[in-house]
Amino acid sequence: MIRINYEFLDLIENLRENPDYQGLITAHNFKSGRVILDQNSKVNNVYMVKEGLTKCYLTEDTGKDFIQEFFGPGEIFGEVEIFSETYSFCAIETVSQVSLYKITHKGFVELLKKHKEFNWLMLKSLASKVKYKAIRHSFNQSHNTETNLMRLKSEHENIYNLIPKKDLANYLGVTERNLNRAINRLKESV
Amino acid sequence: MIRINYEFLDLIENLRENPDYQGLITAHNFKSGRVILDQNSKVNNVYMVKEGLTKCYLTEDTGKDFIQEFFGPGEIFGEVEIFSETYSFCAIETVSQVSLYKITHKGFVELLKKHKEFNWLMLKSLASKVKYKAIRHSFNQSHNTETNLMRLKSEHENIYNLIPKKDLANYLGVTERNLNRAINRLKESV
DNA sequence: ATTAAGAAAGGACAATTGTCCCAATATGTC
DNA sequence: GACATATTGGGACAATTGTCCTTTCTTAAT
Repeated sequence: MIRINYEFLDLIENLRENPDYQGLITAHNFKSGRVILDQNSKVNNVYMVKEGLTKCYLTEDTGKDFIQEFFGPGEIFGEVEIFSETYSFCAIETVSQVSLYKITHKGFVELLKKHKEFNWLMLKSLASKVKYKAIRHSFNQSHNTETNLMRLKSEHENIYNLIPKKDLANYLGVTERNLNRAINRLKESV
Repeated sequence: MIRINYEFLDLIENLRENPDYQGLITAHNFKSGRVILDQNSKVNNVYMVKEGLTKCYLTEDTGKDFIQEFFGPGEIFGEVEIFSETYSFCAIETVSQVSLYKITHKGFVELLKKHKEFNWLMLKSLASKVKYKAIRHSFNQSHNTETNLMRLKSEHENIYNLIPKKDLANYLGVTERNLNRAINRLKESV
């Protein structure tokens, strides 16, 4: 649920210090609650989280938000739109104070074509997203809220401190009411 | 729900005829109902569907199968495991007569490193999987079975002829009983 | 201190979905 | 035809989840 990729982060930070790539990668800071990228907007840059936590979510015609993932250090967004050549399909919002690295699409594509290791880490990053999504959604579909919540708690013990209840519910695709019920049932079963 | 990628298929077929890549890509035929790749097994090859339809699914501890996607011509599987360096996380089974191209992981990685266009199409393919999954699961979580079914029918008019009811249910993550109810409600509303 | 605003928790009922089971309809075999 | 075997569809009830609304607590502002 909270994705990280320190290997990729390391590479980006090395590139940033490399004079050959002067100015390619810029750093930016945001307060909590800021929308970095809107759904259905034109995407011109790729971002990587340096520090903090962002949520990646889609808003449906029903008005419901569905959270795809929480992106922590080393996670990238805005890259899929380069390949699919469409507007953004999800929104990105900070859920804590966040610092990001930014690269233009043009710069990003050049890195992909010229920098072998960068290219490989990008392939790995995308493959990791595919795999993680597959496993998560399969599990979520096949289990009830209580079991899904238990799984999240096993991944992150202090989940209630990291993520607001509402976001937890939107990640699991259920209402807050139902999430509360699941929490109570877990308490009782201790 | 039925994924295709003719651009990638074209490239593979061209490579197959190219004497430089003699023997790299082999062709194989399967009857309907054959398991090509088992869950939690070691993966040594990458496959691309040439003709026919396969389903990609995970089996959960509850005994439930959850279908990720149906792969048609040009879709690849067995590639994610190269990057994640783990056993297969889903199973692949033919749902019609199917012909496949097969490449060893070693051959695949070499193509990735040496063939620019191949590399780019691989990035595109992975990005497409990420995007498609995101949109599908968000929609499915945010709507009831009836609406989800309507969406599938709008994608593929003749869905009931292509996919068995049980597979449809497993794709939507619901029981056959519930799928039948949704079908009836749709009939009534005509 | 008082008030307003907003978050958090849960009661009550409705809607949806799952589970279990049975009847109807093929399908193929002898 | 008679029989076994699937396959399909749906009834009845249980479990789960959603919707709506109220209450309780904070928190913040004046």
